[in-house]
Amino acid sequence: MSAAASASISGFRAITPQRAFEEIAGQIRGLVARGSLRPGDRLPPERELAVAFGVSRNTLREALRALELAGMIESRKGATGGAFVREGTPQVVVGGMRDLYHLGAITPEHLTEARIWLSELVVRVACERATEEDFAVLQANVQAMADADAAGNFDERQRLNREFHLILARTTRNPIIAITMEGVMAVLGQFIAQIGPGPNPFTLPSRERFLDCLRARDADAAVAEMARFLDQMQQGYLAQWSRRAAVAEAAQPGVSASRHCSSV
Amino acid sequence: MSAAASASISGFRAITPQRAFEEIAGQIRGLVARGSLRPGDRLPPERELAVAFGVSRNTLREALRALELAGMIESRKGATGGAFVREGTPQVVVGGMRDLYHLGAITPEHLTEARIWLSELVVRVACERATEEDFAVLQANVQAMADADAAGNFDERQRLNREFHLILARTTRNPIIAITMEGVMAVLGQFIAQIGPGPNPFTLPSRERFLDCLRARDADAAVAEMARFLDQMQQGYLAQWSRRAAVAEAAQPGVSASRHCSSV
DNA sequence: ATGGTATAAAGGATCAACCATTAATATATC
DNA sequence: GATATATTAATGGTTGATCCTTTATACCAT
Repeated sequence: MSAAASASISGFRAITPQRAFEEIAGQIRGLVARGSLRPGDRLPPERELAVAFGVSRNTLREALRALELAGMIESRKGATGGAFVREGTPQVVVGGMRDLYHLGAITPEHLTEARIWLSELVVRVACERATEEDFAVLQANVQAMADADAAGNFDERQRLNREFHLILARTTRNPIIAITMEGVMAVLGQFIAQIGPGPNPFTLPSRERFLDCLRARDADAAVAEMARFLDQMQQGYLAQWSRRAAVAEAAQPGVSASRHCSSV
Repeated sequence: MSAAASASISGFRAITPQRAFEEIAGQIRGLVARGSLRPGDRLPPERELAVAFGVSRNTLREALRALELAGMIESRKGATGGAFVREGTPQVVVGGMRDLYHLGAITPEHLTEARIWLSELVVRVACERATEEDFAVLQANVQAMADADAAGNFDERQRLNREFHLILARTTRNPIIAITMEGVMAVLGQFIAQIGPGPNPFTLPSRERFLDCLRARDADAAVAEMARFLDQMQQGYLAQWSRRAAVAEAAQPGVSASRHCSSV
């Protein structure tokens, strides 16, 4: 195989010429990494930046757009507008996970599995770190869920359900865990939007029991309660999912898009 | 307070008009979410799309750029070029976490903490799911690390060290966990790049002991070994970090960028 | 005080080109 | 006939000029 041989020459690797906007975005990113630019700082106007980098305004705008989409800057219109360095937000990570779900790289099975694993981690740490205020916020969430339930507002109930897990994840005081859970919950939201929400009579009693365990700082009991709840939940979800998948398959077997996307 | 009163009118909320490129990117994203567009599909050329959406080519390009940065499409030049829907990649999520570190939303303390928690999770699952092939890949990584160590190549040793944790995370067969670990390791890479790598004489023996536990499927022992290793590691890192921070502070106390970014 | 109006600064969008790269095809050369 | 080599067309990359829209501010009129 001469191809394999030539491919194995070490020290060489395929190059992908960098586009102008990438170079510019990289430079600005570097300033943030070095600390020369910090949240709240304002960049010069587009017209000035274009001259400074020696590119057209259109190209410069692509660079700013890239940074904006990366969540690093924010563009404001008007007289006192411009590009401002933002505080870090989890939006990019969360959006990235959502896209991975839609692209099929994350499946509902992956989702439920990871959710159970992460929840155990979160609950254990929460038992150590949750404060009285955290308890109050969690309790308020449960109350709001009860209200939504009574009103028959399933969408809101689902949202509050996911919110509960997010609040819990934030009690770890660790943004990596909180952001990961945020991503997982975002994907779960997409999933539920597909299969449709349903009633879950066992949620509220479980929440009350769980909060009691948490207040008692009884990690093992809290983990057990949460695991029991998630198990019930996921079984319902996945059953509904496979039912839906079966129906979809029966309706249009091997559904697919045409290769060259005539639909756009 | 009349200001507070007028702000509290419910039913109203601030609007943020959607820009053209957002609308377009949203539509294309929707096609992917619905399954009308799938990995490998090619979108029409920019000029056609611009006409189809009724916008200028520049605006359309901003939309494609947004999708490209989201990892959903890939642009190829030339006669058979165009925008192609990509397989899902973790790049966006990983890059997002890296940016959060640079923006200060994730600190080294968060990083080490989350790493320890996630590792316990990963090791437990790996003990159940790792295959003989996984063992072989892990063993090969340890061998490569030994070689790099012998050659005094600290950078390579660090890279292989992070790679080890990634391989381990992939044995969970769960992309959410694997991607999260990938993000954590990317941030760790940034962190180490700042404090500089150092020798770690205890790494290799620990790896061997750990792999033995893993092969024996002894989760508790494997977790204990990994925890011991990470503890040693992190103590070294954080000590070096605070030393570096102290030196930096002494060199230029209160270092900062000017508010209006004259440096760009 | 409240509400218009003019002005300037900034991002948002458009248009019409031109450049650079790539693959395919035609053409020349041996 | 086989192999280079030049041509061509398709496509993304980039440019520069131009106009629109939004926002803050200063000023004026009621």
